[in-house]
Amino acid sequence: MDGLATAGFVLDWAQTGADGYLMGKDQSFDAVILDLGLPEMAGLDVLKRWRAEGVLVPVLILTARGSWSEKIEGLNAGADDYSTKPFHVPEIAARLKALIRRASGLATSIISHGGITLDLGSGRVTRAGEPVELTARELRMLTYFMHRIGRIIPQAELTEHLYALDDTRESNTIEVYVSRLRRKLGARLITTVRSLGYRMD
Amino acid sequence: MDGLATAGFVLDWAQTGADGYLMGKDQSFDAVILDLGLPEMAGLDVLKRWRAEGVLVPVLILTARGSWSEKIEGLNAGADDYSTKPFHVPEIAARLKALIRRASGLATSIISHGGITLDLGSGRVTRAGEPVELTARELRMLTYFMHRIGRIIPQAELTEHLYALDDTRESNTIEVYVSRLRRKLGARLITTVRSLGYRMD
DNA sequence: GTGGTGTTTTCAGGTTCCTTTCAGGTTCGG
DNA sequence: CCGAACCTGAAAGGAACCTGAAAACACCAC
Repeated sequence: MDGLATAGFVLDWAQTGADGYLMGKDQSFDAVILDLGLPEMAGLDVLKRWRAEGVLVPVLILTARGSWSEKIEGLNAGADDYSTKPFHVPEIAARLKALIRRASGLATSIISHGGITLDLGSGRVTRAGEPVELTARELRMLTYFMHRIGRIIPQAELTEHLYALDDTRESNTIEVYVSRLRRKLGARLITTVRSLGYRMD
Repeated sequence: MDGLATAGFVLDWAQTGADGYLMGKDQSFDAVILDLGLPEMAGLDVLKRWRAEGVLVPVLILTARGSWSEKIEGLNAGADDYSTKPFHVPEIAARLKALIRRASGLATSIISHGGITLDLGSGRVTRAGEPVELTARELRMLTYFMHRIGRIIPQAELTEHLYALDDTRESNTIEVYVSRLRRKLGARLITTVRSLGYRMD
């Protein structure tokens, strides 16, 4: 899967069906790769529950080679695409790209937390219902935080995500942008964990 | 292919790429199955020309088994899905169903938004009831925007869809056309989201 | 071909506003 | 109470964007 990261995707990974179900339900991803045959809860059940609850995220399922019935059942359960194992990373990347592009017109992915809502598709942010203007970088940082609520995020990690990797930046840009987000979205949004990083909750 | 008719689909069939191209361009289908390796005009060229002209019909391509690069090229050219030959009819039917379901909601022949109406069939555009003359390229761009109201559209995406893919254009044509649309249709129609793209709302 | 018409692309100058840096202040842990 | 870590306002510099005008191109009628 490292290949996908190389292709510019940012990944989160759930090890069990139950975890995955909750992640997909609570957070907003651009797309989901669903491995049928997960422990604890069958992949298809995860998918069906999402669809029943109105979770519209594009789903690509991975199946064993040649199991037609599984694929068909998956597509009928609301999957948008599939690929067979063993898989071919560039192919998956291309299909994800197509899925995301096709979906972003229909399914507006909205993350909401603590009075802040973030609509990735339109790039709009509101605080307590009021629209807030953010620049591209601010938006990117906020998105990163919103995807990792409650986690401590080291400055280095933010730097890596906001700038090209290995850009060992001797500056305080991160601090500046945290400051901007606080001013625009409320001082209590982001907590400083001194010498470890920041946390949003 | 009889199996598809049995499954409730209504079919039209073009024998050559040139025929297929014209059919897809002039008529409105729910979906297209595109066999790569057609005579007269390569299937991928058909697809690219459609996409360059703003034809948004969902396309499923058929490729020979195992030709990864062909599939990937197809998906990047704007295909929505693929299947390998020899194909399995119930699978194709299921995937077509999924494609059509996903695409529907886009498929009206007149789009109207914010005082602008666009008749896809005739290519006529009005602003506040008054007809507006648009050139071919302006129309393509407007169509693309109208299909994606409220979404941020990166410049790169516009370039890809207004020109055949892989045409890495080092110019400001997109900016110029955005400017023209604004002059003809109102400056507030398209919002610039600096360093992310444009948005119509 | 030739000329005429309209469209597309390029170019250059101007404008906007985002990013980064810097400097001085504040907070916190030890 | 000292130093490191962090905060934040202001300002320079630059990237991204806009737009008018002209050149290049395509198309059509003759």
